[in-house]
Amino acid sequence: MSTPKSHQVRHDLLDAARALITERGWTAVSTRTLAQRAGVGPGLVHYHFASLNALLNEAALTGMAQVIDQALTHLPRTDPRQGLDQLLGKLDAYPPNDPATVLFTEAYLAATRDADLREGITELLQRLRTHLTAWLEDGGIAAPETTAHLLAATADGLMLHRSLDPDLTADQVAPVLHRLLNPPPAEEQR
Amino acid sequence: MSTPKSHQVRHDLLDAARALITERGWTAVSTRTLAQRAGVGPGLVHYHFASLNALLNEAALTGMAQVIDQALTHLPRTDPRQGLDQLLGKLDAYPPNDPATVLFTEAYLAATRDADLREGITELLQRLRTHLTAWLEDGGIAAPETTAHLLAATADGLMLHRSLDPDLTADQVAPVLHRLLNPPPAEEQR
DNA sequence: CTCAGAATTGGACACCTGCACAAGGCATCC
DNA sequence: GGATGCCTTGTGCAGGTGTCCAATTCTGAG
Repeated sequence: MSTPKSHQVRHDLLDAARALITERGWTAVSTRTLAQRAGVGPGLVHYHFASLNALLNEAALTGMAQVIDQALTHLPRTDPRQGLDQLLGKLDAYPPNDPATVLFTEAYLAATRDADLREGITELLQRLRTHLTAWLEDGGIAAPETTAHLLAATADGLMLHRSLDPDLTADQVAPVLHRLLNPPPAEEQR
Repeated sequence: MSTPKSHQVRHDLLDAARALITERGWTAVSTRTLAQRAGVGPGLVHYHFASLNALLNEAALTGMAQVIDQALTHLPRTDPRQGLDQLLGKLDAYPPNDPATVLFTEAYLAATRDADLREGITELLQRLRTHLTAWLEDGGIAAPETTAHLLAATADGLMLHRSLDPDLTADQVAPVLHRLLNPPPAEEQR
């Protein structure tokens, strides 16, 4: 069994990893900078984790899960047409280079070259879509599953573009984004 | 002045850079692997370019510009409601880890930490949106500018999620994505 | 043919990397 | 007290990094 103290060090290392990933990028995180940031010796990284990569994967996955869970917490009780605005409101709350955004994108990209990470992220996204789908379905939105798919993708795309385009505000986007919840044209109606 | 031969080497280096960025990631491109891939000596990199970073930036920007130009070529003559399907068709034509997709995402992420690159990409995206806006406007789509914004972001988001979700097909997404072109709820009539 | 200047080479430099490991600190048990 | 573990440290290693540069080859104009 590990002591509370060692748990703390593990936690600090994961925290430092998340901070460094967003600040300098996934591949710029080294064992030494990581240990220094966490305030421990360089050797500790390979005592608590099998490898630097394993540490980074765990840091990213837990961090992403936390963001997703938080976004989903207040979701099920709202109507999609209002809840969408609520979600968009968070877009403005974050600075253009929101740490969570960068963490997600860094992880997506790292997953391109790491099967374990890819599996973890896929699982995470499926969970997110399951909740979104149920939420949309309760709100009477047509084709809820695909809409959830598209909504999740659009959210990530918006976050990505927002880093390069600070003018992109929620007020601007909201009315157009709402079209995604509208029923298809009359002739295609089911 | 530089000879045609030297132009060829420059071109080869930029080509090799784009290939390596998509294969191994932006930060994994080293002067030596780059030179080896291009079939030249390691010292040539810093003869033709001010730094490795400058080479990577130029490689990414020219590559992205080419992709954008190609996507825009056959755009202005089509109706948005049909052209959207045409654009989506390309989604299926590319493998899940499409090189162009990875190049874009890698560049977006690198731009987070490089002001020059960020400026270049911003300019590129503005040009893309200008064309998209005109295209949507000609098609009678409401709020064409914001719609273009959102469409560009959604495209990038879809590409990103597609790497993690090969089940995501154009056939599935198309009907829902079409909602983005529908009139806003205020003018809704059915 | 000559030869200046461009193009290219491969190695030197100082630095950083992930990981392994011997050595010691330290708390908790008998 | 002693001692048995976990925890932590700093260093060593082999290798990779960007950048620079003297030396060499190539090329094309006079």
